[in-house]
Amino acid sequence: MPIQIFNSLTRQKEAFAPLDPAGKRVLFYACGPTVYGKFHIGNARTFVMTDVVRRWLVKRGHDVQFAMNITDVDDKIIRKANDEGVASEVIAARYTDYFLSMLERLGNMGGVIHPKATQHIPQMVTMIADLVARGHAYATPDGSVWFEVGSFRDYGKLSRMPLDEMKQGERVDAAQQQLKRSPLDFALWKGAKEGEPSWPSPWGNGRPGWHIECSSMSMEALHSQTIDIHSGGSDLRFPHHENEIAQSECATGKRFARYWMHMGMLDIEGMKMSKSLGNVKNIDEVMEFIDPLILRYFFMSAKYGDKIDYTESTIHQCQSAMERMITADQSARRILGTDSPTDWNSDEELQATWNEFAAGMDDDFNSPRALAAIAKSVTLLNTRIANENDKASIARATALLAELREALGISGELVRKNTGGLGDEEIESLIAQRTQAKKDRNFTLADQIRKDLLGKGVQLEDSRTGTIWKRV
RNA sequence: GGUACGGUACCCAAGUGGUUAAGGGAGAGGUCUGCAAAACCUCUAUUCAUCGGUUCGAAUCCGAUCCGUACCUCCA
Repeated sequence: MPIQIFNSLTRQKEAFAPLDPAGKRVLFYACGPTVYGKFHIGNARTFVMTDVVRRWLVKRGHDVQFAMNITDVDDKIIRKANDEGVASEVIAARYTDYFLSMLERLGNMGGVIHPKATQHIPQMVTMIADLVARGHAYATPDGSVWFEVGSFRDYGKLSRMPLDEMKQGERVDAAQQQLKRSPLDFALWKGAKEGEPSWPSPWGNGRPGWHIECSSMSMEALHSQTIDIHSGGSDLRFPHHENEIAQSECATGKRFARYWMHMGMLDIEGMKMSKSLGNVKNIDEVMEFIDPLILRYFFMSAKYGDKIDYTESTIHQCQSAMERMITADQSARRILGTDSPTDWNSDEELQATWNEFAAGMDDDFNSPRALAAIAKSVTLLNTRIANENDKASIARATALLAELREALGISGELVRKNTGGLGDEEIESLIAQRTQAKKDRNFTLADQIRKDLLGKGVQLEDSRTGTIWKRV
């Protein structure tokens, strides 16, 4: 049973079959950020869910060529640079670094091809020239080049916007509108203005429009005029992706992307995130007090295409679920000691859980179903710990849980801040005192030590194999 | 106005024509424990916004109504 993908272009689930005749290699392009400022939790959701998709394709044996562009020339970057009185490259470089470190903290896989717009200007110019030559684009006296939407019969096939209706909502920019043949036409090349970065072109100095870079760089980075999967936030469906399709398919005469995937938006406490509401949450501020693992769990708790609501209550729920998962793993590993988790394939109960997980992920990357399967594997593991003395059985269940978590990128432990200034040795020493007190049946002292430690953020648990502790 | 999407238990959330409507969180009871914690077991939707219709059979399909949301303009 192949992976099913909900294709935004056809609005239905389709069996995924890559272009590669061998069915192995997958060309995957995701729209990346414009690097002009910090990123918010909604951005993070899109990038994490994209990583979840990529991980599963890899897990299913595909050789995934994954590219995510970085838009490093743009109006917003220029404005920010002017505000700070620095070159726009300074701004772009700063937030590119910031972006890459954010992805790492969020637990995304590395090995991403990150093409930058400023490093692909010649390729874009070539594509624009092709479009002009083919009669799909025209230059205007200001040195700009526009894509003529009316020249592409299929325009609107992705967003399904009837062209007549769209003209009414078009933003009015008097100077630009006068130059264009139709209000819908969009910029491929923007004639240079004073104080802006620019590059030479057959139409004079200027810089690329926003959409052209994705068309050009996806083909360049993935070495193909047709790519398998193209993803991005659902707000990019129109006009960005619609325009990408138009210019790409007109330039090459070939189908641009075969499967379109769109990530749903994130609300805050039921409200759309917006500057005017003042509820934009920067991802680094959020990660100050919410562990990235919990965030990933939260993002995956709804299907990638659906809207998700960030609320304190939901985050707490995700934290509890994540802690249960981690506690089970820790308990198991204490019992196993130096023994390693082992292959679980021969274990029917575990095999069935894996099958549920895989069935969920194969079904359009249904992460909530996958998380349900993980919860099942946690219960199985805990049950074996509680009722069995069979290390081999526990080792197999531990291995499965680890594999499932890795498949979603939620391995590892929660990062705890050090509290109360207590070092590990100090804590261990107090625990030893308490253990002795318990032997002496001095429960008053034992309970006092436990209470003191809890006050300093260290929680004790007496397990079968001794007292364990964790920072809370 | 146009184009879409959604309304499933206290909360989050699967399920989209057919055995008892996944799973998590929270809550209740029980087991274990010196006590806690953790863990395990049991329980918590005769019902899927409302009203009609199609069907042997619908949360799932069709129609209407109510509510909520997004996109149409930079946006993950």
